[in-house]
This record gives sequence, C-alpha cells and structure tokens, in this order.
Amino acid sequence: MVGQVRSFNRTVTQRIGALHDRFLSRDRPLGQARLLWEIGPGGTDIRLLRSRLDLDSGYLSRLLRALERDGLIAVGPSAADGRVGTARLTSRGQAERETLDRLSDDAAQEILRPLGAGQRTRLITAMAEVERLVVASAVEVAVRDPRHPDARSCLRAYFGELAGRFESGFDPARSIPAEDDHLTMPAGLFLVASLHSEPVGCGALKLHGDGPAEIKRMWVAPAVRGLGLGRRLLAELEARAAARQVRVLRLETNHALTEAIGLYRACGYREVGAFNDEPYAHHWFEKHLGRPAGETAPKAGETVPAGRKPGSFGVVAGVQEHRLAPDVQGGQGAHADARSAPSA
Amino acid sequence: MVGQVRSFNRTVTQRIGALHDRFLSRDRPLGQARLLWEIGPGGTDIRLLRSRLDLDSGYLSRLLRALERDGLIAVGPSAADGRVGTARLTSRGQAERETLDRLSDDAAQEILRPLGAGQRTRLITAMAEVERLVVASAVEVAVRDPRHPDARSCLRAYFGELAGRFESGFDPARSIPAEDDHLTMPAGLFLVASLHSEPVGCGALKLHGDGPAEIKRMWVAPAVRGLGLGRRLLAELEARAAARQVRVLRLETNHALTEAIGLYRACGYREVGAFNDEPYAHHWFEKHLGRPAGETAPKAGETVPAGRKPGSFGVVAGVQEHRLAPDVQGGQGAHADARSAPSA
DNA sequence: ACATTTGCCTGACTATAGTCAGAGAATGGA
DNA sequence: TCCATTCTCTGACTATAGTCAGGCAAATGT
Repeated sequence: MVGQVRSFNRTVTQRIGALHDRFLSRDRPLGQARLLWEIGPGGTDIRLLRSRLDLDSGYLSRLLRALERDGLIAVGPSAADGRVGTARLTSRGQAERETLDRLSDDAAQEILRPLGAGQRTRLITAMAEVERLVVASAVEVAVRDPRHPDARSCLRAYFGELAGRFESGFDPARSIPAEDDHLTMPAGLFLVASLHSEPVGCGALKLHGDGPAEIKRMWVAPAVRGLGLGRRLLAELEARAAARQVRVLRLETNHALTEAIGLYRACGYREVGAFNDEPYAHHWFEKHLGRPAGETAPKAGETVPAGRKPGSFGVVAGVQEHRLAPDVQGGQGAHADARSAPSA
Repeated sequence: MVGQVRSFNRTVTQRIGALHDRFLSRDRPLGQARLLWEIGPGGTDIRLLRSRLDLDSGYLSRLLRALERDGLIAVGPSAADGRVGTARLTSRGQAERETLDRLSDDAAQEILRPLGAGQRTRLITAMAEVERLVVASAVEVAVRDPRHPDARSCLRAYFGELAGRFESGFDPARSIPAEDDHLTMPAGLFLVASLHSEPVGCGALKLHGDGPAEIKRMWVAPAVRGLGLGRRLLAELEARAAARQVRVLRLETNHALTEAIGLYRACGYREVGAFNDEPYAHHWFEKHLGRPAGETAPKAGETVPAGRKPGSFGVVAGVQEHRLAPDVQGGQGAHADARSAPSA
C-alpha cells in the first residue's frame, strides 16, 4: 500500500506538477501567479490571503507591490477595518487571470490529448476518486473547547440545519441541553473536524461516570459529505469513550436525519427503546463497546500495520524506477533491452 | 473532463507535493535530496544524472560538490571513458538515502493514516489507475529515422523478443527484409515511442504507392505494456497512411504474438489469406481505411472537443474552491455556515 | 596526427522565495 | 483615555535554483 502511494507521489506529482508550473509561470513567477489567482475577481482582504497561502507578511507585502507595479491589482484599506488592506484586480489583472485560467486548461488538455476516449474517461473517474479520498485524508480531527470559534461555527451550522430539516423546526431551548461545560473535560468532550483550518464537522461526547455515555452534536458540512467523515468522527468518539472505560454509548436522533441513522446502523448501533424524553427524537440507539468486533471500521488515527520493505522504491524524482514505471506493471524482468543506452 | 483534471491538479498535486517536500527537505535542500536519491546505491554516471534530472551541467556540478563536501558521495572518473565522471554514495550517503526512504514512507503513511480500511484500498486502486494513465499520457510518439540510436535500440529489442518467443527462433536474414530506406520517407516511415526520452516502443509503415501499405515492426517494451501504447502506435500509423491516400493496410504476424493479434482484431483488422511468403508468419491481416468508422478508437493527437466553461475553476493554489472542495461534491449550495469566518 | 566533439568544471551572474526584526497606524478593551 | 494588540509595510538578510560563457582534458573520426 505504502509502495503504491509512494509510486503515485513520484510519478503523478512530478509529471502533473511540472506541467502545471511550466504552463503557469510562462511570463510571471509562480508566487505572483498563485497570488493573482487567489485574489480572484471581487478582491480579497490581505490577511485572508496571508492565512490561505500561508505566507510571511513581509513576503506577501512585496508580492503585492510587484503586482501593483505591473498594474494588475490595486490595494486599498478595507472599509470595515482601517488596518486591514484589500487587494482587487484591475481590468488588466482580470485579463491576466483569465490567461492563467486558459493556461491551466491547456495543462489539463495536455494530459488528456495523448489518450484514447476510453482511457480518458477512466482517468477522469480515477482522478475524481483519488481527489475525494485525498481531501478526506486532509481533514483533521481534534478536541476543541466548545466555546472556540470553530466549534461555535459548527454548532451554529448544525442547529441551522436541524431547523431546516425537522418538519417541526428546531428550537434549542426545547431540546435537552448539552451545555459547554458538559462537553468539556472531565464531563465530556467536543471534536472539531477541519479542512485547511476551516471547520467542516463536529461531534461530542457527554460522559456519565462509568454509565452509558452520550453521542451528541454529530454534524458534517454539506461540502464534505460522502468522504466518510461522519464515520471517522464517530470512531474517534468511540475510541475516546473506550479509553475512559465507557462500556455503552447511546444517542437519539430525528427521523429526518436519514444519513445519520444509516451511519449509526452501519457502525453497529442498535435501535433501543427511548431512554430519555428528547422531544425532537424519534429513534434511540445504543452500542456496546469492546465487542469481539468485525462490524466496526478500524479506528482513525490508528497506526497502519503495513511494514516497509527494506529495498523499497523511490523517494524523490526516482527517475530510475519512474522511468519505465515498473511499479505500474506487475513484473520488471526482461526489459533490459528497452533500457539499453539510447546513445549507444 | 478538463475541469476534473484541473481540480485534481490543484487538490492532489498541492496536498501531496507539499507533504512530500516537507518530509524530504527536513535537513537538506530539495535539489540535493533529489540528486542523492537519483545516484542510488551502485553509483551513476554524471551525464546520466544530467539527462535524467534535466539539469544544467554547471548546476549539477555544484550540487555534486556540495554532497561531496558533506561526505555523502565520492566522484571519480568512469572506468570506460575518462571524460565521464561517476558518482557513488559513501556509507554516510547510503545512510542518508535510507533516511530519505523512510521519510518518503512517512509521507505516504500520512496520507493513509486518517482513512478507514475501505477508503484505503479504494485510494490505492484509484492511485494505481491514475498513475498508469498519467504514465501512458507521458509517452511521446514521433517519426524517427530507423538509423537513429533510439530506433536501433527498439529494433534490437524487437528482434530479441521475436527470437525468444517464436518456437523456431528468429533470424532476420530469413525474414522478408524491411531495410532502413524502405522505412524512411518517401518509401515509408518509422515511429518511435519514448518515455522520458527513453525508447519504449516502435512501429513502421512501408508504402507501396497507392497500393496497400504494410505495417511492420510493431513493438512495445514489456515495462509499458497494458498502457494502450500499441493501439496508439497503430492509430498513429493509420492516420499517417491515410494522409498519404493509402486505402488499405496489411500486416502479417506470428501466432506466438497473441497480444498483437488481439490488438489487430480489436482495431478493425480482418484476417485474410497470405499475401506474401513471410516464413515466420501464420496470420495475415488487412484493414480498409476511411470507413464510416465506429470501430476505430479516436486517433491520438486529435484535439479534445470539451469546451472550457467561462467561469470554471482554479488555476493555482485555488484555495477558495479547493478549501471545501466543491468540485469533489456535486453541489455547493447551502454550506455558507461552514465557511463563516472562523475567527468571528 | 590533428581537428572536432564530448563531458565536466569554474566563475560570474540573476531571480525567486523566504526569514526576521522592527516601525507605525488603526483598533479594541479596561 | 490609554495600553495592548492587530495589521501591514520596510529594510536587511539568506538560501535555493538556475543560467551562461568559457576552459581544459579525454576521446573520436579522418
């Protein structure tokens, strides 16, 4: 497995990355091109640019002034806050950005051009799959204080969604409360999932000594649904509950939340009778932890067992192996001919 | 299609490339690390390094001496040719290389770690597919003089393979000859397929005025089989034949070459009676060009029709869209909540 | 044997990317 | 009102990556 990932890293990153950069930096340094793109039509606050591209403020400042000198952008103070600046594209900047857009298309075409029709569709499909899963793997899950802005943002989105999806609407005041203190150690905990440091999901655990603990506040942002994030949050909560000697987990949910119900079932939760009087709930679930298992997915954060083979493959350019892509093929036996010195 | 490729380029290249480089250049500049890797155990001639990494000779020289100063490599003249130098790793160099190897593994693990078991296998499968096809798209096909070293290398490999696979062996002198002049314009032409400027396949066309032309010397290196290269070479030959008013293509082949026979059939060649007395042939095929089509794959080198949508997506870092990966999902409607300023 | 080519090296440059320590203005909170 | 903080900018550096023009020595072809 690791071997395939490494092989992919070498071959694909190298080839596509190189092609990409070659097209983009045809007449402008890469850093500037990146920035020009990132500003986008409509303009962007400088501090946003800094955090998004993760640039030193001095460096960014210089890049901005280079673009400004070339008449591609105009920088002015933000309306709301006199300290922050806003960069916006001039019409020349817009044109330049459209050129970049076109070049990026060319780079993509360059990949597709040599392939046949069937190969193209297979490539597109596989690329979509890799992309989905790589994005999924870029999501980070961490314990956060429920009072943290990211947590608050998730909770707001969560309540908003409940209000939209429950046929009765949703009023937090009528629901059984789960106050911040109850979702903070030692009473419980709150997990936030982030993608590129923006919150995209959450889940909470409310402990009751060594009695059954409760799963609360399970939410995944619409943009990242279908990436297995719900399952991952749930597994993470279960692991942390188990680490605190919890034997039984419980949760209640509304019948409008069909994906959630499906998730709980798939993760080994069994429907039980109502164990509380939550007015918005239609289903109550329970799961006993520490089972002989077989039905639960391996927990996220677990170390992958796959051992490294001593003589395994490429690190960087790895052109030797990369060259004739023996990884791609099964065997690598009798092609000495193809490798024979071309200039002999 | 182009949109998906672009989206992939941004997301995957960015994420994986960044991770990769972060691991590798922990204590050594990337250029040096790459070089150290490329030299490999057993050492490599400097001119090979130059062509493989496509480096300026001056720059390479400096990199080599930096590594030499650090005691990681030793450079000496090659045994065969006093002009060329050979770089080989010292024991410290070996150790350093193994560290890089380990770091590269770590980078791969880092991708897999957050995923569940099912996701991992799906990712691996999709990565293998993308890699195969990206390698396929990196193969270049061009007309070459059959006397060119690359062409010679292919022919040598081709004859070698025939000798190994025909139960009777193969002696070029007994076969109907196709001399260099007959495979050079205007009498014919010779195609060479290269991957990273190493020859990996060939195919030739022998014209007979406006009579049936012959396909000859079809060969694909074992390491790149299964990438559709044979089909591509064949399509390319057909296109060039058609451009010269050829109406009918012919070829003969030996029954030991089962993949080739399958390829010809799949590409619309019909078996016909022997049209020559080639002693090594068991099957003779023919194809009429310029048919109403439907059975031939689209010719390589053809322009892809897929038009660019005016407001389409990211060029460079493209963090805006990239961030919550709307491309990955179908829709992008109601997740304003998840985007709301995390620092609000 | 001699001219040409090939392969590597050196010196002299340039551009890009990035870091770090402040300075100075605007803002927010006590 | 004042103090601490936030945000951007400037100056002063450094490292990496690369380019280009020769120079010298070994090999090659005639």
